[in-house]
Amino acid sequence: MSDVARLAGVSHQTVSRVLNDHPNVRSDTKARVLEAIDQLGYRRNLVARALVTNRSRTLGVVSFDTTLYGPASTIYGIEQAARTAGYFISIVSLKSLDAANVRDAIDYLTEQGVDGVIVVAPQRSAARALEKLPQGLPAVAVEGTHRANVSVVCIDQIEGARLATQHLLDLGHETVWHIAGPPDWLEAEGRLEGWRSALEAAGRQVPEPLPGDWSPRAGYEAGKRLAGMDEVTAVFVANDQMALGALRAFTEEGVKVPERISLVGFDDIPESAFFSPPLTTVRQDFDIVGRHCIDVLLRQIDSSGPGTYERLVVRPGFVVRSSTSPAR
Amino acid sequence: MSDVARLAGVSHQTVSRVLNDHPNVRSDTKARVLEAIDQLGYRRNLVARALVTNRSRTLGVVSFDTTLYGPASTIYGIEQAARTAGYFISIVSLKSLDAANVRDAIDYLTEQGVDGVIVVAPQRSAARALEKLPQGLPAVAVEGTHRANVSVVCIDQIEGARLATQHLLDLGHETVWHIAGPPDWLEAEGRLEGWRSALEAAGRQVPEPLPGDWSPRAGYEAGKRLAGMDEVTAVFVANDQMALGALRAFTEEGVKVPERISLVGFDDIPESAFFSPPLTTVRQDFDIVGRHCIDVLLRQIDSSGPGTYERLVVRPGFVVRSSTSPAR
DNA sequence: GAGCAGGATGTGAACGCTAACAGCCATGTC
DNA sequence: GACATGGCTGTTAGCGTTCACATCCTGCTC
Repeated sequence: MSDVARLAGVSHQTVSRVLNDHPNVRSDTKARVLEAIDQLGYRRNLVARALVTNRSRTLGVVSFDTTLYGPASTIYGIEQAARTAGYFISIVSLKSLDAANVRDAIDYLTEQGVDGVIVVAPQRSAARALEKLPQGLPAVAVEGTHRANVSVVCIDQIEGARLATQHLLDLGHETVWHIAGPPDWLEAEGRLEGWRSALEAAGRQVPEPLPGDWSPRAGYEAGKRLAGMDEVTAVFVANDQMALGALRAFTEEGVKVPERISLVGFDDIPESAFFSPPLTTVRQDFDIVGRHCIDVLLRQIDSSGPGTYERLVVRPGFVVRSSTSPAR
Repeated sequence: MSDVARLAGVSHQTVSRVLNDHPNVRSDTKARVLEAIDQLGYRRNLVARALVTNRSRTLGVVSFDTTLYGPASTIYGIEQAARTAGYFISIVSLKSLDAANVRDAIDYLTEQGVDGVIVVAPQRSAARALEKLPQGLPAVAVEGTHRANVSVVCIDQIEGARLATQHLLDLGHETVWHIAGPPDWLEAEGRLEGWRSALEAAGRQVPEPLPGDWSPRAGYEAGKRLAGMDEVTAVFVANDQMALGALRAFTEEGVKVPERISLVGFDDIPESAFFSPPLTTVRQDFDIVGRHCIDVLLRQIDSSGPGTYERLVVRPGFVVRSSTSPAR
């Protein structure tokens, strides 16, 4: 920086002002500085800047298995929005989301000097870790806890599940079975709750939900069981991957979808439209979630007080394809 | 830090030594310092450290659409390996990989002070951007260019395609058709080349490959065309998502897989085992790729000279499921 | 023409850490 | 007992910025 200053015949401070678009710099001085910067190929050192401003312009993201479609899409949305706002994203991807892990990850990021943290951690255990955040650290949870000591951006899981269940009831099905997500997951719980409440609101019997863990295999196994049960005519599966597994099981058992069993998924992964048959499913707009996260977080950072905790709920969409049909 | 020093009755430098595991610190002094750190809840400031050491312990990752299974998995592997080595990962996810974009992303990361860069950019255009890297910036390309001015870690696409094609030939198919990936992609080219060379080595006719873009839709459209061609008995699809689309098209047209057409994919995404029928495919181990990237990059960073450029090729695996059968 | 506002620029310090060097003390050697 | 050795600790400077303040200059008002 001092090299640039010397070449342009100004002080280092003026160079700094040019770099930061300070208004009070004469335009010819500015031009001279920019010329010098260009000539020397100077790049400012953001680390030094971060040291003095105490702002790194880096946001930390803690997420569970970023290989999954949901987290991957959310992070993609977050990254796009962050970069647009001039922020970097530093990611920690966890294999297991127990509270200790999440806390370690946040510590790790804090030490690095992130300005805020986004936790994509839709599990109870992770949500618990969020209850004791380092004082004053701006944070946003995606699909997080219900407690109001941290801002939350989420997609309305209950509403999505209700949409799916109601769609099946509207088609004339007597009741709807459910292949659930893993118990510790908030999304799984929300979907379970939405399904149950839609059924109860319609005065229908609520069958025992089948356990699952998001994987196609779990869906397959649940599908095998359901295929043997004559009374089953409609199934709401907690995610598309399990729906694929169930579809596979039904095919193997000669159970026709949607003729004998109607099936609805959740997520609308890119593959869903090409399942056999194409899957009716609940769509989540992860881009919007990512954008909201950044909005909320930056607002928190700029207000720099603890502020109030926001709760942003994104409504899910519903995509009707060919895996559902009217009851016999 | 000086607070800690005062409380422990030592100098700030001794605190620094404890923090950095310097050998020459008496164990009771060390204990006293650790005690003070704990008591004050002190966290060291890595930004300040980065300023003086000129090492941020952050690695930049530039990638194309991190929503796709391949990139997402690679980045996951990279992140795990990096964290184990005590490095942070800063991600830039690009919507389009033209050279200017990639260069901008690298600039952006350089300014932030990353110690090295990993470019997950398997397109010709991106590879071109890698030819003019900032001097002295350690870098690794995943599936990158063939030119030897940057280290490369890749999975042997040619070999994978050969495996797939040969498997079909071994089953007695006269020749194998191919639904290709987008032309600009190095992986697509590798798979095309492997397929072609296997066919030529066996002295078979090489049909015109069908164009694709990795999406299920493209596979679906190609599948529709192939379904109408009686002479087609075996198809090698450049990735599993397109294979799913093709499968869908075949189902719609009443073409039985594997009875009438045998199908092989590439990637082994988690869904593949539950397609109808379960897909025979080429498996890529992205974890290993991620680990290799970090190894190569850290070696470059530590040697701090330009060093020699390494080229690490990971062999793909092959998973036989139910989408292939002997020719009629 | 004195006085003053405010734009443009420069000066010095500070951010929190590590590197380099200096100094102290106990131990061992001759 | 003098001296070297080496482990442990302290002192000082500096990394590349921005901040706060000081200074200079220009142009305006009365």
